[in-house]
Amino acid sequence: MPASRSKSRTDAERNRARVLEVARELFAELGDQVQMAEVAKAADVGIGTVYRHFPTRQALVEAAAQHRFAEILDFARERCLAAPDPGVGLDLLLTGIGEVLAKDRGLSGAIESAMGSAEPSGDSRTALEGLAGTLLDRGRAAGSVRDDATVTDVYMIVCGLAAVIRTGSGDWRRFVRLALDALRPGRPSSPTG
Amino acid sequence: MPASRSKSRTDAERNRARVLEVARELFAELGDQVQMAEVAKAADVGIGTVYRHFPTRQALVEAAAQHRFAEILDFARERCLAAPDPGVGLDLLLTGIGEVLAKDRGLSGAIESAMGSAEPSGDSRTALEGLAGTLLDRGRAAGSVRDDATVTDVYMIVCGLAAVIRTGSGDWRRFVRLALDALRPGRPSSPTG
Amino acid sequence: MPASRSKSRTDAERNRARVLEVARELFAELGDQVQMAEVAKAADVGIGTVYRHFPTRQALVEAAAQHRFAEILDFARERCLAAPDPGVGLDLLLTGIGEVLAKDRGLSGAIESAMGSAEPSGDSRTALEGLAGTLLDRGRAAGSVRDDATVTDVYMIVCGLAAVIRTGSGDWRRFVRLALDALRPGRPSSPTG
Amino acid sequence: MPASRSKSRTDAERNRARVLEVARELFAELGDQVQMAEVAKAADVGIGTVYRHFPTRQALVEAAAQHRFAEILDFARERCLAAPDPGVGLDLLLTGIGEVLAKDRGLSGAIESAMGSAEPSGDSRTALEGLAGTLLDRGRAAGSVRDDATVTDVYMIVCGLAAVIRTGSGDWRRFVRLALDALRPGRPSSPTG
DNA sequence: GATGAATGAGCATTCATTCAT
DNA sequence: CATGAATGAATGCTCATTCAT
Repeated sequence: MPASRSKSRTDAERNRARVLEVARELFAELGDQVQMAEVAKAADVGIGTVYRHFPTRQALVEAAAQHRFAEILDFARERCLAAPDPGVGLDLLLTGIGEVLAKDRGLSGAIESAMGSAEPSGDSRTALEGLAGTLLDRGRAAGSVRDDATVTDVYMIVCGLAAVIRTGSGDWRRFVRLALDALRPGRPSSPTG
Repeated sequence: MPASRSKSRTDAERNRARVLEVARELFAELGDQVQMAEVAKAADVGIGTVYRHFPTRQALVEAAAQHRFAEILDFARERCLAAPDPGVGLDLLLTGIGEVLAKDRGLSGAIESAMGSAEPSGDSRTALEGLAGTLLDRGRAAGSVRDDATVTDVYMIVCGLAAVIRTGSGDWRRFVRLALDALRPGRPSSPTG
Repeated sequence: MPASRSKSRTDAERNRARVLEVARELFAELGDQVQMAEVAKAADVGIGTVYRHFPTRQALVEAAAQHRFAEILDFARERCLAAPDPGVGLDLLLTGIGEVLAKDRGLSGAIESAMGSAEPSGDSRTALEGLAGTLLDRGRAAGSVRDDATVTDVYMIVCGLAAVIRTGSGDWRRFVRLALDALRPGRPSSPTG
Repeated sequence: MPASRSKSRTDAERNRARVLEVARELFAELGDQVQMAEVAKAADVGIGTVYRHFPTRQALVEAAAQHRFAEILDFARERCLAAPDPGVGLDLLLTGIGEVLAKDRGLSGAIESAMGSAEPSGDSRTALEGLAGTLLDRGRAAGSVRDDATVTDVYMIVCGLAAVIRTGSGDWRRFVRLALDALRPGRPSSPTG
């Protein structure tokens, strides 16, 4: 019965997608301390199903964050790459990220860790890499970005931004502006560098 | 006989101090999810004693972080204020903080939250305030710090720094250098500012 | 396959029932300070299972008491309503209750509180209400119960009876007899009434 | 130094009295779940002092209840024995007890247990015994109390009354009236007696 | 594949009681 | 005698994960 087989596969996919979607919503609303059972219930599946698709709580959190971050980047890509002035690309990127993080209580934590140790496949760092690289290159060419800027700088800045937003330690838009200034060409980085 | 009285009090103080010290070590080593029982055991006191001095797990975590952060600042104060060149003060401060955070896995999280919502008394933000303010003033006077820099900027930077270190998203010394560049006078903050 | 579904449900029901049964036994034997872990162990289930069915210790205590009290009333109902002489109905009821309470150390406390503030649904007071009302009516008709007797009088008497039995302050059968005399028609209640 | 000796003794007495007084107040206000440390603090003594005078929590609870109950009885004695009509003596006694219990959240429990197992010396049952005996005798002589009434009947009634008040299972004044009716001479106690 | 009942280690916190000073 | 810091067993409850159906 290939039909039933493929039907099941489709159902399974649907379940996975629904779980992921629900998880993203709950994490956004309640932060990442949401319980697995809550996710299952909200997705209207059994808790076992959640575990079938995401072997671990951590896996679900990461998958949700990854998915969300990919969304962010897709959106940012459109705006940034379409920007006439390459100088504003990074601004748009960081501001875009900030806006999403500011609305999503659970996301910041996940993004911060995602900026950390790179995992084998499909991770958020990698997703960011291409876009950030392009923007840095363009900025450099346009003279609006310092020569020694790297994507890792952007990782760190995004990580810091997420923390600033999560803890509310200040106005994150100011933080973004400071970060852009830091990446601008000017006098060389401090002499100790 | 105040002696006998003060002897007990002294012992209690000693216990409190030992608990705090042990807690700091454990938090540094294992992160801040260490259990109260572990702390008690490591401090060689009953768990009740821990609770006598710190009514809540959270209270202990905060006290430990506060204590540690105070240490950092004391040390930083010496070096920073003694620095002949006011331009290096902030560098010394941030680098000093970074070095401690880099050694203390559990501290970063605590510092990050401390940079968030200010609490009434004795909090880490306040501790940082005086020193950061002084350094910013001096730097401004010496022309090495931009005019619009505020202590809140420093809070955000420290918060970001802690996150960068905690997650290992890049070379934190580079992050510090970028931050210093951001605080340097130069072209005005981005036009949107 | 509703069978497999209902099999699980049946098992769960069985577990719930076993927990309740074990709880009743332990409460009867040891009083209602029995720990949740003891109940779980005696029921041979994990402690989580106990909590799945009874979200709170208090919930378990109440459920156990309710269940027991319902048993009492079922039994009493048979005997009381079947009694040829309506005059002995209340006697059978109170004596029946007393006999069970006398055997069950943990039950008295629960019954006493159940006689207090009425809760929305399924509570012991309500369970008692119908039977007591019927018996009072019959007794009144037969001239063996005073006109102004109410079910609340019975609540209070049951509550007092439970306390007498729990504390062993005297021969509870005597207390029942006194209570019956109090409910008998005779000279009017004290003039202040 | 006999002076210092006797001075200490006096102080100790004072402490004991203060602890007892404070305990009665706290039990009345908060119920008998008050902690030993609270009592010590409110009495402005060390917790060790509380334990010196009352070796056990239970001992303190009982002592407090005893003391309170003695007060009640002293007061009741005045009124009851002074009553011109012996028929109202018991009424005054039970109503007096009820009024105090109704005001004192922590007392009921203690009184109930006091009505239980008689302890060697100075207990509440004994305190009640003389007065209740006298009132029963007078009532019997006056024909307002049934011949077979005993002080144990009164113990049970007081115990029941305390439970009724504690749980709020009904109007305790009604309970008192029912109790008095039960003790009145009339048709013989139920035939099973 | 899906379900959800069961699991049970883990955890923060309480409080009567002891005992060195 | 008074003190109060120390004790630590006890307790109610949580939740990620497993597995029989």
